[in-house]
Amino acid sequence: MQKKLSAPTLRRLPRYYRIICEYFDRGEKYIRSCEIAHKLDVDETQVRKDIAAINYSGKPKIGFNTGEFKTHLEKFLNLTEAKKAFLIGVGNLGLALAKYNGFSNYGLDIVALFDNDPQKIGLKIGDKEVFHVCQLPEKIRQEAIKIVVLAIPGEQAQKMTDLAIKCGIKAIWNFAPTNIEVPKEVIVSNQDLAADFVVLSMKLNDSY
Amino acid sequence: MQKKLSAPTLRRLPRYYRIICEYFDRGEKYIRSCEIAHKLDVDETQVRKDIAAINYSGKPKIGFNTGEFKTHLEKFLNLTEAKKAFLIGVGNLGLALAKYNGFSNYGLDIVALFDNDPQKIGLKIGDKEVFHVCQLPEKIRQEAIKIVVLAIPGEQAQKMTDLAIKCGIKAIWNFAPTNIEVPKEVIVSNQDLAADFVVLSMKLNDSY
DNA sequence: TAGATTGTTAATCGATTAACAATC
DNA sequence: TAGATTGTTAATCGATTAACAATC
Repeated sequence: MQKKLSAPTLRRLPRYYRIICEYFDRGEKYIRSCEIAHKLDVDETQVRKDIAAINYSGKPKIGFNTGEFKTHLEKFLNLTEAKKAFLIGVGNLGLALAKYNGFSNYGLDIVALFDNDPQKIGLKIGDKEVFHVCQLPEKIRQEAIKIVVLAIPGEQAQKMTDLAIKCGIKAIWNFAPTNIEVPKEVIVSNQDLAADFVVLSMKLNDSY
Repeated sequence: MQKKLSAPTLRRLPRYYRIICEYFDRGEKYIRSCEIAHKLDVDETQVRKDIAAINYSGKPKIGFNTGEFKTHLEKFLNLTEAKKAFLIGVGNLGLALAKYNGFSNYGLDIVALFDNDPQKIGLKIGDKEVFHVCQLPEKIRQEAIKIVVLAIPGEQAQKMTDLAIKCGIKAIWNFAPTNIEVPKEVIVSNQDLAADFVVLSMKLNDSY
């Protein structure tokens, strides 16, 4: 098995992937570490280190073959294996996430939607049906879902989290504007948009 | 002037703020560093270091006064000063961002929306009107806007970015699924959701 | 006072950067 | 070959953690 990557390296890899894809789609055969570095504003040695960490290698004087590198990253990041997930909360944010079809390139397949608004039950968003949240436990078990995307108001987030975990959910991508807590064996990513904005706004004002 | 914070510290501060607010709203007079640390899964010494970095202090044996601490963070992070921003792209994601009223607690005030769909021009989303993107330059200058939130398809992101910067925009919060490039004096935050998902999914599979 | 928690200095750890060797 | 770029080792830098003193 692969040696564990550092968190910063892991976070950079999907960003490299996006850039490699752009180059590949444009028909570029090779990309140099300094090009990636420049686009993401990191050090070029950093880029080569990260690439070395996933056991890929390039050609001195030429760079990295975009097609090969792309494939390598897809395997390493497991992007080609679609991970089925449920999305809870069919508001605007939930709709945006459900409709966006770019996630499939990154291994995410949202297969069903859940809401507690009777008006929304039964709707079809693309090929995804909206179910009542009370069906969540049953459906999670039926489809052996491991991942839930939470796009609900903050007040309901922890309650839904607890329910989902009780049904066997192993990872939660939380867009609710609140910090949810989970047992340590469950993975959670609190996508705190407001917090991200504050960082941006501080950088703007203080040139952090 | 305040000494510059490290990037990791700056990123943690808004998260502390969210927790302090929760405690404060619940009527808790004090919070201890170990409670914050536990909720965010960081070291409690880390928390105290971060608090020291913004020149706040608590009381040994008791903790940090939630009301005072909340106010201190609001001042430090400049949350009470509303930063006016324009949002470009009135799709589902744009709507979600425009309608969410929690941003005001974090200093973001989206004052107008822009789209290129004629059907959407003139609509009112809450108290925010939708204008045609061709009015963007004029409006940016009129209202002296410094921040733009981009919620448009990836293909249009760089073009809009360039336009916005030409009009004097200083910071861009980019939700488009592409990496945008800006001159070094402009602040950009590429909110790459797919990339964030990949990190979550890798953690799930490999227990990173 | 004793004990719990803060505040701070010192030690460690690991990420980043620099230097340079390898190579096409 | 010369030069550009990769790959890798060593040095630096800074963030995190540990230890412990201060204090209510």
